[in-house]
Amino acid sequence: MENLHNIPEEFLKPYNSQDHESSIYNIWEGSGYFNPDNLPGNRKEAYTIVLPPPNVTGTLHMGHAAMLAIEDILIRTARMQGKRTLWLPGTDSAAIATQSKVEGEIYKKEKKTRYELGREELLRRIEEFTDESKTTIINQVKHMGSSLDWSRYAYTLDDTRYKAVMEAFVRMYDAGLIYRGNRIVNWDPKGQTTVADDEIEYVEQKDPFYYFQYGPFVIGTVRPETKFGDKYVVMNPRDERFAQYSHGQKIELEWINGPLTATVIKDEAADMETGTGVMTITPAHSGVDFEIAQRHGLDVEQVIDERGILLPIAGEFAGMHIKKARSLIVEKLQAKGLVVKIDENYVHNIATSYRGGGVIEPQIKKQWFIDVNKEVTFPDGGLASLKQKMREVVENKSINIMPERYERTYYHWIDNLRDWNISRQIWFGHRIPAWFKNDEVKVQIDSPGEGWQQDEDVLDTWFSSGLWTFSTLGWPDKTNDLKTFHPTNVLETGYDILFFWVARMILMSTYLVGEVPFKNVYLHGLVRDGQGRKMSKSLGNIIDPLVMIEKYGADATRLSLVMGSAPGTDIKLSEDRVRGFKHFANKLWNITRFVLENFDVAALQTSLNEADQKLVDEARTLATEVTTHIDKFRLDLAGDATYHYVWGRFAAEVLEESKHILKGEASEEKASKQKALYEILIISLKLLHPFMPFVTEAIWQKLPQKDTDILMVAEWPTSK
RNA sequence: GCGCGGUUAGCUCAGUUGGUAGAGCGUCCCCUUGACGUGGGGAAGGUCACAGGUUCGAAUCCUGUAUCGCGCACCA
Repeated sequence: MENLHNIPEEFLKPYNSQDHESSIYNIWEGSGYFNPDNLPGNRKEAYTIVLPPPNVTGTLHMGHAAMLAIEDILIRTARMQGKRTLWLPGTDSAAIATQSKVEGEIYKKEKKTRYELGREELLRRIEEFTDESKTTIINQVKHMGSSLDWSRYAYTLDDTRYKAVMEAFVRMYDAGLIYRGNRIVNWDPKGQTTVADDEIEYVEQKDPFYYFQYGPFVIGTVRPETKFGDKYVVMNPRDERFAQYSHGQKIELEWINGPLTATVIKDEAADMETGTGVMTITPAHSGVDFEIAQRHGLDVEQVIDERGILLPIAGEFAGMHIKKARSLIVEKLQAKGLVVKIDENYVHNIATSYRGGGVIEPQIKKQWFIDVNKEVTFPDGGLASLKQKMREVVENKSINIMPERYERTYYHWIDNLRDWNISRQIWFGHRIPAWFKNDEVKVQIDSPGEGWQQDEDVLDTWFSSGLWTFSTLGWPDKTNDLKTFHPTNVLETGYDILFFWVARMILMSTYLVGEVPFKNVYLHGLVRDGQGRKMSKSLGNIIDPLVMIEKYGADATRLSLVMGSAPGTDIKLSEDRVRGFKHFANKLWNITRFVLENFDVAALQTSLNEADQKLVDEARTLATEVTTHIDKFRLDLAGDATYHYVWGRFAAEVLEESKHILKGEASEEKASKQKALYEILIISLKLLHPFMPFVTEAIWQKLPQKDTDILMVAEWPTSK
C-alpha cells in the first residue's frame, strides 16, 4: 500500500461514467480540435465524413447511435493518424414527415387544417417546432461522444443550402435534365401530395376479388370503383383463347351505368396466366395501365379526384368517396347480373406512403421530373445519361460499396430507375424556382417581375439531400472547404437508404460537381432486439440509447453496437450486452490503477530489457493489426482484437506475471517492467480511444507523463 | 417470378487463402485481507441445416434441397 500516494483518488472507486462524460466532452469541444482548422501540426491529407443528418424533429434511436459510433471511430482514428479530419454535422428538415407531424398536432389541439391556417402561418409554426427540437437531437448526438465539428453545422433549409438547391435546380433545368410533364404519379390522398416510387411501401391486405361479366369476357378486379371509365379490354396477342378478337375491334356491352362500346387492345402486358387472361384498364389510376394507354394512344380519363371522390363519369355514384362506393357498385352490378363470382380470400399488396401510411392512389398530374435517360455533357466533358454515370462510377470502382454484395442491388435499382418525380404538394421545403405567367414558364431563383406566380410546390426532400456532401461544404461557391474535403472519404449509413439517398448523392455530385460524393460507402445493418426483431413501439422492445448511456456509459453503448457486427449485418442488441461492456471500461480503469500504483516516473529513463521490449513490441504488433482492420472497415475485428489483448493478455497475463518483480526491491529489472507496463498502457489507451473515447480520455487526463494533453489528438501507435 | 443473405455450443455470433471448431453471454463447480467480485480459476455443452460432388483432407469450394429473413418486380 506504500504507493497509494501515486494515484489519483478516483481510481480507488470503480469507474463511473456519469462522473466523467460531460466534463470530458467539454474538454474536447473546448480544445477546438473537432474543427480541422485548429488541429495541431502540419496536416496535409484530409479525411472527411459527412454525417447523415438526422431528422431535425427526431430523437436519438439505436440506429443513430450505431451510425455515430461507427463514424466517430473512423474519425478519431484518422485524427490520431495525423489527418486533417472533418466530421460534418447537420440535421434534415424531413419535409413530409415534419409537416404532417406539425399538422397533426395542430389539428389535434385546434381542429384546424393547414388550409385554414394558410401557408405562411403553417411554415411559422413548423419553424417554431423545428427550432425547439433541434437542440434536443444535437444534445443527444453529443452524448454519444461524437467528435463533430459543430462550427460547420448545416441544416437542409438554411440559407447556404437554399442557395445550393436553387442553383442545382436551375442548372439541371437549363441542361434539360429537369422537365415538367403530365405523368402518372403516386398520389397520397391522406397527405395530399405525390411521393416518389421508392417512398412507397407495400403492405399485404386481404380484399374481396370480384369477377365481372364484361361483354363476352370475364374480368377480375379488387377495385370496382375505378371501372367506370374502362372502355378498353386488353388481351395478349399470342393468347389463342381470344384469337377470334382483333386489335381495335369494337364490342357493344352493358356496363355499370348502361351500354358502352369497348375496344379490344392486344398487348403483351396482359399475362395469359393471370386471372382470365383478359383485363380492362384504368389509365388514369394505374401506372401499368397508363403505359399501355400511351403505347396505343388511348384516352385517359380521370375517375377519382385528389381527395378520393368519384367524378361525374361515375354517374349516380359521382361525389361519393371510393370507400363507400365500392360495395354499392358491386350491389348494382349484382342486380344487373354481371357479377360472376367473388373470391373473399384474395391477398394482395397495396401501396402505401412510406411516411404517413396513406393508401396511394395513382393520378395523372403535372409534375417536375428529373430525366435519368437523357444524354448530357458532364463536367469532365463526357457524354452520358445520369443513369449511365451512376452505374459507371461504381463499376470502375471510383466508389467502393461495402459489403460488396450491395453493388448488385445498386445496379439492379439503377436499371429499373424511371424518371424521378421531384415535386411535392406540401408547403414545408424548398419551393420550386419556377414562375408562371399565363402560359409562360421561367425557371430562375428570383421573381421575373410583376404578374409572375411562383410554383406552389416544393422539392422532394431527397433532392436537397442529394446535394448534401457538397452543399455542406459551401457549393456552389468554390470554397476552400470544397477543395479540401470533397470528395468525402466515407459515407456511412444504413442499407435501407441505399436508394433513397446514396444513389441520389451519386447522381447529383457526378453531374453538378464532376466528382463522386464519396470514395467508400459503408452500409451498416439495422439494430434489432436480442431476438432479432425490429425495434418498434408496438412490440415494446425499444432500447433507448440515452437510457443505456445513463446506466452503462456512452463507451459501453458504443462497444455494444460495434463489436461483433460485420458491415451490412444486422446488429442484435440486448441490455445485457451493453452491461457487459461497462465491465470492460471498469477493467481498463483498474488496469490503470494497478500500473500507476506500481509506477515511478523515473523509470521512464531506463531502457527496456529484452523480455520487456518483447512485451511492448507485442502491443505494437497489435496496433498494426488493428490499423489494418480499421482500414478495411472491419471495426468489429479491430475492437475485438484490442478487447482481447487488453483483457486476456495484458491484464490476465502480462500484469500477473510482473507482480513478483514489482513487489520486489528497486532494481533495473523493476524499472524496466514499470516502464514497459506504462508504455503498453499508453498503447492500449490509444488503440481503445476511438472505440471508448470517454474512459480512455478520463484516464489519460490523470496520467503523470504523456506526449499530448488530450488523448484525442495523441499520435496513433504503429509497430516501428 | 428474379436476386441477395442467413442456417456453427442453451442464446448472440467469429471462423481471413480448405488442415477434422472458437469467443462472449448464460449454466454448473471452486476461489474473498489479491489492481479489479463489474474479479480470478475450472467444467459441461456442437453429426458446423440436409444430400451429393471435388480433394489425401470440406464449416470453408461446387451442385441440389429444406428453412428463415430481406430487396426488387408483379399484383387485371
